[in-house]
Amino acid sequence: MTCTKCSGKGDCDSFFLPLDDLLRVLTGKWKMRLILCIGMESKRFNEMKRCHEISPRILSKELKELEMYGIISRTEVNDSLKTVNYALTDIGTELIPIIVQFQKWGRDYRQKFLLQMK
Amino acid sequence: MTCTKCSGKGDCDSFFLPLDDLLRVLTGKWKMRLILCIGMESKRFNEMKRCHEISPRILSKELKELEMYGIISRTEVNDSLKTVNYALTDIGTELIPIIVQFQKWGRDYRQKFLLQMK
DNA sequence: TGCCAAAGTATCATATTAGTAACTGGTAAC
DNA sequence: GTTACCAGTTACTAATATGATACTTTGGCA
Repeated sequence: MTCTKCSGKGDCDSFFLPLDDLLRVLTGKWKMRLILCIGMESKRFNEMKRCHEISPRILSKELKELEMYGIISRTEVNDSLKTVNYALTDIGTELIPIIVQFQKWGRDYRQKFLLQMK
Repeated sequence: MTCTKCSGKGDCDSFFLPLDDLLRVLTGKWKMRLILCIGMESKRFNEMKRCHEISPRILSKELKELEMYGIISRTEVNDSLKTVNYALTDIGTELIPIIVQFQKWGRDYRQKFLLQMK
């Protein structure tokens, strides 16, 4: 791991592009929550809307983005109501252990840093 | 790991607060780059400004935020020029293995998903 | 005296994100 | 035939993020 613009190796982009990819699929208020929610078991649109207090506009936008990034899949169910199912893809599922590590750091952080400030 | 608003356990906040903490200290265009840059060895303001193509206003803002979050420390060096040194704190250093895991996922993602789209 | 570098600040402009509220078109149950 | 549920869309607003550019203050040096 190198700050290559400092060390002059010239491979800065190939180093940061994968990092930016991950950040893109996890940042924002909702993506991590939705990934975890869907990760438990596949979900329908209104199921997620009720779960979290998210507006349909935002939910629709977030789901489209995650689908575009290849993190979730969208399947229309063939029932009388035109329900739609969202599930994690393989690469999307591989985000779960990363989010678990987030949790670990975050809990450590809250103990070490936030609590000592009070 | 539970989407508690779905399962009804009622500890949703205590689950998501640590996740939000981590996201807060890593999101945006610059924070991860600066953490890695400083992680290599402590850096001065203008050193970082030259390294990356970042405007002084943004650099100043990002550094202040990271300091406020307890991720980096700021020390004024006692030389004739009023130089300032930025270094990672302990909890800040613990972000490095997480960023390494980002890298790993990101490289995997680029192979599995991005390349097959071409 | 004039120029340079250090670490920022001030001002203004644009882009992105998140949100509310109202609405669409189809099905189905009462 | 009205009410409710399905998966969204449209229009508008507010807040936040990012950016370029010029300027400031302190001190060293020729």
